[in-house]
Amino acid sequence: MKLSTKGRYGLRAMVDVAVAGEKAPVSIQAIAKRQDLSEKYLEQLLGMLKKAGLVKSIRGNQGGYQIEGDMAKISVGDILRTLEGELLPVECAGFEEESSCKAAKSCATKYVWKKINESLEYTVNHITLKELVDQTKSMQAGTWKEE
Amino acid sequence: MKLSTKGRYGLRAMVDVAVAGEKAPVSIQAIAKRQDLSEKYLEQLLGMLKKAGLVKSIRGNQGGYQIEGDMAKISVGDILRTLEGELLPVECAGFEEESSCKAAKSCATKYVWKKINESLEYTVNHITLKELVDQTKSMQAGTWKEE
DNA sequence: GTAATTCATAGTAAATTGCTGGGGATTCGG
DNA sequence: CCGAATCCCCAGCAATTTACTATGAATTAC
Repeated sequence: MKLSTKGRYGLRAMVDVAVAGEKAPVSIQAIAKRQDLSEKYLEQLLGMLKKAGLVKSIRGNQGGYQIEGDMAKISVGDILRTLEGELLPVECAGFEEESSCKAAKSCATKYVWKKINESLEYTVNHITLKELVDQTKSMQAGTWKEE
Repeated sequence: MKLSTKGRYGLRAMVDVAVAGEKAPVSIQAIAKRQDLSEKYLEQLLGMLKKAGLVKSIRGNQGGYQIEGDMAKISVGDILRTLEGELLPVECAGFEEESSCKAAKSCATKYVWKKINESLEYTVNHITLKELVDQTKSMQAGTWKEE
């Protein structure tokens, strides 16, 4: 069970844009360089993030991306769901009505999947982009400690 | 990000063996029938679970599988890790020393991956096979309520 | 007008998933 | 001892997903 590069790179890109883009928009090239990622791939990820309304773009020369809206209201969950699709590792215990599972009647494993889904959702929904930005700044300033 | 069928089917198989196998060993055929899964695929899963010491097998006619050891000491985490490999959705924040990540110095996303990994580990390590067996029995008896 | 950018779509090699199949080894019941 | 029921091991394989790469057009600052 792994998070794909979309989620991993995409979150790094978002933090990069958030930290570096407070004044001027951040170009894909700049992100790619700093984060050591492929420009073309980043293009796709930022396209998805834009469609989801998490970043806005400025086209043309000197263009680039900036965070759309309030960083304190964007959660890691918002970002990862945009890039990875629903995060639920097991669907049969999702929020929708259960589908085709014959054994649902006496299926204790469903309880497990539900717990897993819940704890994951809780975790990602309670970390905001702003927190990550603040951490990054502190770390760059050399004053941040783990935990 | 999804849990594969190995984990999903495998956990169901374990619960099945635990519930049905207290007296006599449970054959793959029987599990396959009750759980509506492929016999050949189950063979593989049980092979893995056996190698990990979570079930024992009895060969020959009337043979089958039984839980090895104390059900209250087998966690869902033990089972899923056996079938899925390490559960960490993101490796760069695992328990090993970090490997090749250039940006580690100022990588706030690592904090996120760590939180995700921790919450997942906590969840699966704190549900035991015994709990699932008890739940299944109650559900079959019609007396189990959610939460 | 030209260089720097985003935007959209398509292609693709490699890995992973979710099985299926063949053939052997072991044990029980008669 | 025979035969049926079972576990055991390993190989193959089609479909899907992943992680990019490629091409080229549209837009804008200077």
